[in-house]
Amino acid sequence: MSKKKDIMDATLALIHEEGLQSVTFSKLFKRAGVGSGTIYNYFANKEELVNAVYKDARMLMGEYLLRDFDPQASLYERFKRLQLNRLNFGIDFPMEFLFIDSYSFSPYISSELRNMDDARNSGEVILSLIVEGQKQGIIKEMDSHLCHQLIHGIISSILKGLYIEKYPMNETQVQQVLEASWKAILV
Amino acid sequence: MSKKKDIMDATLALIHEEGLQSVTFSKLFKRAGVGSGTIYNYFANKEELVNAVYKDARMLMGEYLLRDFDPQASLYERFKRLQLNRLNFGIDFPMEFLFIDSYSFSPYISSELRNMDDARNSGEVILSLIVEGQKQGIIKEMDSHLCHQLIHGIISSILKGLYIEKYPMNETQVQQVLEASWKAILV
Amino acid sequence: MSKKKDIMDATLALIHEEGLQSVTFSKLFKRAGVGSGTIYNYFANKEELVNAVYKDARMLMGEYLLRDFDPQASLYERFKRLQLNRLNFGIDFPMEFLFIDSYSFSPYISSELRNMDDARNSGEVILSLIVEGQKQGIIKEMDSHLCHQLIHGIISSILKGLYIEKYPMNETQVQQVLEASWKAILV
Amino acid sequence: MSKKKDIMDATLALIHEEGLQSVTFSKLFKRAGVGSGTIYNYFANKEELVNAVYKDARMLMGEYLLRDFDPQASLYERFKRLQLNRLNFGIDFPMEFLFIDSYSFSPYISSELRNMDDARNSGEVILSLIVEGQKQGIIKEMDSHLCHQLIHGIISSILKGLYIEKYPMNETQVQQVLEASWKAILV
DNA sequence: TATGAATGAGTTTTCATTCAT
DNA sequence: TATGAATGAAAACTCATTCAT
Repeated sequence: MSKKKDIMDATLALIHEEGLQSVTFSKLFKRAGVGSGTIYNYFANKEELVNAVYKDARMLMGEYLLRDFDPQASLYERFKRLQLNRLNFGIDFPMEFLFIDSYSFSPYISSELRNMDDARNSGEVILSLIVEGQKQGIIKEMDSHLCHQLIHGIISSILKGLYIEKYPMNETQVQQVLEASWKAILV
Repeated sequence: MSKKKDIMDATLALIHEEGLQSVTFSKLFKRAGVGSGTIYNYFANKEELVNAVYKDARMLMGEYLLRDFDPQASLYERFKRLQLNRLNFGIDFPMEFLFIDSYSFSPYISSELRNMDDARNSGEVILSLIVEGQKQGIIKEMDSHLCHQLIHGIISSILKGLYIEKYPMNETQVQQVLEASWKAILV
Repeated sequence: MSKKKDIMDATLALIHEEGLQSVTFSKLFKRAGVGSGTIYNYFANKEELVNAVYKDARMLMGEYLLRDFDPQASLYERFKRLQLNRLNFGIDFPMEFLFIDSYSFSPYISSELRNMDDARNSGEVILSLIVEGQKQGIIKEMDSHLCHQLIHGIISSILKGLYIEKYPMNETQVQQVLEASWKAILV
Repeated sequence: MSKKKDIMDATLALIHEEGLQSVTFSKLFKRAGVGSGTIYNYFANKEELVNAVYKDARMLMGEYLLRDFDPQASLYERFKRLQLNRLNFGIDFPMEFLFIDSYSFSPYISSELRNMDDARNSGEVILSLIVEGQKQGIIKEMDSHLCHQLIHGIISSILKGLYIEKYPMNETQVQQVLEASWKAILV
């Protein structure tokens, strides 16, 4: 099991450092510290390996997005929790976040995987929250997917700026981002 | 010059269709309708070709972003113009937009190019507009780069949802997006 | 190890038959009976391969030159032994001899390798012998390197004539050549 | 005519600097300062060009070898003249000398050219001189081609040592070399 | 399971040669 | 004659995958 983990970790790190297109098996073997044949005990081929790494990242993110999510909390509290979780996921797991963000639409990732439900179906949770807010007249009427994409996009973009150290990110900035994304969709 | 253009067009189209990692030279030659050696009259290698395509796309976008931009217009009008131009660029040039968005942070693109100033320095224009708005007490006080990233990210994200046909995009939606991005950064 | 040897043997043979400039990898693979990628497990590129072959040839020659060399023998005996060994090396290993002779000054061979000491430093042995003979008043006073080059050149030249069958080479001729090279440098 | 000369000069210089196997047409065109198609007005292909350069070098050498050769002079004088001319040719025309020496047996050079008579048939002159010396009992009895090869080889070898600056070469050394080659073949 | 030498299909790259101007 | 962009066959090289140990 350890070898499998080593291989997957090395894969993610190399994709992060050099991009999927320049991850070769020989780099991978050296990085993971395994023999070149070992991978085939775990993965039928390179595509399967990359998809497995992708799936793990998606599962981890799905788990993370609903941490400390309290369905009983106020709409605003729930919204902030979801947005904060997404932001924190990106901060804590930059490699996973960027891999998902960059390659979700790559032909390398199978479409079933791309469209998979997250661990606890966080996608649905967010959409319902949006619809609920619109019913209450708090959130502006618009296509719920558009709205979802909008608030999701803010977090993604902010994270990418953060990764290249365009700006600092401490409690102040975090609150500014959360508020901005909330205000963006209010009526 | 025509052959060079053919090669660059084919490159962009193939990257769009199959992703950078699966763009091979033989696909490229067939698509561009040139002989296999021709590319080396213009580009020393694949990386140089891709970087040239990237540079052209960036120049085109830089040009586009300041179309019909009236420095005398109101802050809100100028803001909307910039956001609308970005959105329209993405709608009119999906291949260019996605290429820039996907590969700007890829190690394949040289860092000089990634950090290049746009044609008419649209980046500076947006930043000044933000600072101006903050001085006037209209735009919320925050790191101007953070603010820039935020409104930029909304457009990018919306475009990516549009490309996979998550939602329609007509005049109504366009206005919703522009308003959302404006509200996001108001005090 | 065997594959590496096969590749190096095939390289030497091909260089001998067709010259360095017409040794292509596909000829090499067929000749060596290995797959086309195998060479890259041992040599990073063609230049490295050729240099390795050169180094081996030089080591073999260095070994050969001091065969049966008796430091206690008379000056003349030692001289004849060295010259005979060089001649016999060229007769027994024509490919190695010609490769060394032809490419030692080619830009293809790295200068470190060109200037490498032979296995048992036969170069030094010959130079000391010359100096010793000069001290004893037997060998004519002249630059010892010039003297070395002179007697070396006689053997090389004779071998090249032999290879194209310009003349026979049996015991009589061998003795004539050894004597000629000895007389050339006497006072 | 000037373009043709430019091309041939550039060819010889490049062969000297980098070896025949790395002389490409594009290097050649840049060096000669002509367009890439121009060569085909003068030479059908690369091989013909190289052979033309070889032929010119051989003609030049043939001419040079018999300079100031006086058929009436003493055997020793005639011998020294021939050897001195060869040595001086190598000193004055190192590129030509090395090209001839290195590539005479390359498959690139046509065999007719390789076996061509020198301008004034210097080969025959030397052979007759040897035979004459042997008849007079001055030069040792041996195969005349072997003898020729022997004295020729001394000069070649000395020149190659000179090119890599193994030793100086002024009047003293020149005389030493001529004497050595004479003594080598005396009875 | 784990290994890594060997493989060869596929990809990149070179470069002599052609040809329209 | 002179040019140099275009060519494509051939050469160099890569790298995922196999397989004997």
